[in-house]
Amino acid sequence: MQKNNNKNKIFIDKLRSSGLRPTNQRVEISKFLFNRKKTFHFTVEELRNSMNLKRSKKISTATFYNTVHALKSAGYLKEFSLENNTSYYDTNISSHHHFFDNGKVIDIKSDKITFQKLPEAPKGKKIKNVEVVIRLENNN
Amino acid sequence: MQKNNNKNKIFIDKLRSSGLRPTNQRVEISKFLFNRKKTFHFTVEELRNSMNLKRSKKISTATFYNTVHALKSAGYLKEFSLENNTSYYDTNISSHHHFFDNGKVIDIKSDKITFQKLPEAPKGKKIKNVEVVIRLENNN
DNA sequence: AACTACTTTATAATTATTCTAAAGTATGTG
DNA sequence: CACATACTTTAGAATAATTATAAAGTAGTT
Ligand SMILES: [Mn+2]
Ligand SMILES: [Mn+2]
Ligand SMILES: [Zn+2]
Ligand SMILES: [Zn+2]
Repeated sequence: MQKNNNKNKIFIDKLRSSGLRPTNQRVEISKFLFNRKKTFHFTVEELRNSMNLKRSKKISTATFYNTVHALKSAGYLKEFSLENNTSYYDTNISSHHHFFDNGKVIDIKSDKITFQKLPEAPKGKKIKNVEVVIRLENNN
Repeated sequence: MQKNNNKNKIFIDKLRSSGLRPTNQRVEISKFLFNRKKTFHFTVEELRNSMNLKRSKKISTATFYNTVHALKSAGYLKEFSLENNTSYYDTNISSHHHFFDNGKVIDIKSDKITFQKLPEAPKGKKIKNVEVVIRLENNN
């Protein structure tokens, strides 16, 4: 694969540091995920459908799952849950909060929420992180 | 079903007010869910396995799903999500928060967490509820 | 160019959940 | 109580998200 040059360097680097060889398929997935200004919240099936829609030669389901899992293990994606039974992934890996608005997910920067009172961790345990979900509904 | 008497009245009432006839199966599920002092967090499959384990005549999978869904619609159960792709249900229907400790779920009473700062809802929207998850890990 | 370990893919398997339609039962009415 | 009827239960099929398998292909190295 001597086709991917400097233009794709940062996507290739993400893959390499996730322990993945930068194959064509992986570079395209990495670009699709990370080559954007705003946070991307997605399921693997959504990712697969939207990428494969435009492609003549489809990338296989297993490759999508494998790549997303590897990027998550390497810390380039975070996993979270909505109410349905599907895993969601988040390209914003910083600690932050969310609005949930009828299936739509919107980031809330960490410093937009602060606590007056928080419980202590049970004995033998400590707090790993605190995540807030603010569920929205329409006015009126 | 003239076998279920006064002793089961409150479980039968929960079913009746959920629009469900108090059949044997439903009364037993209702008792199993609500006849306890502490909050119960469960998946439908866990519920089915633990109830059917002790029974010679098993209750069908569809009945577990139907009954849990009806109790949820009637407001006697709340649904929530963990990181795996399964729906969890909570017998604590009040607004409250959770510790997540390696798959174990522990209630946090609403008044144990208060906010200093919270973002406003986007325009046209209002806040339906705010739920906090505190993820735990072992000390050290 | 050849070697080898890693990767992709089609396909099968698994898990949680929902659907279907036939057989069974709760409840109101006579 | 006897019946009718609508509601329920159930086994089994269907669906959706995900994971496993193993054969064919490719990247990185020498
Ligand atoms: Mn999963
Ligand atoms: Mn599912
Ligand atoms: Zn996010
Ligand atoms: Zn709870």
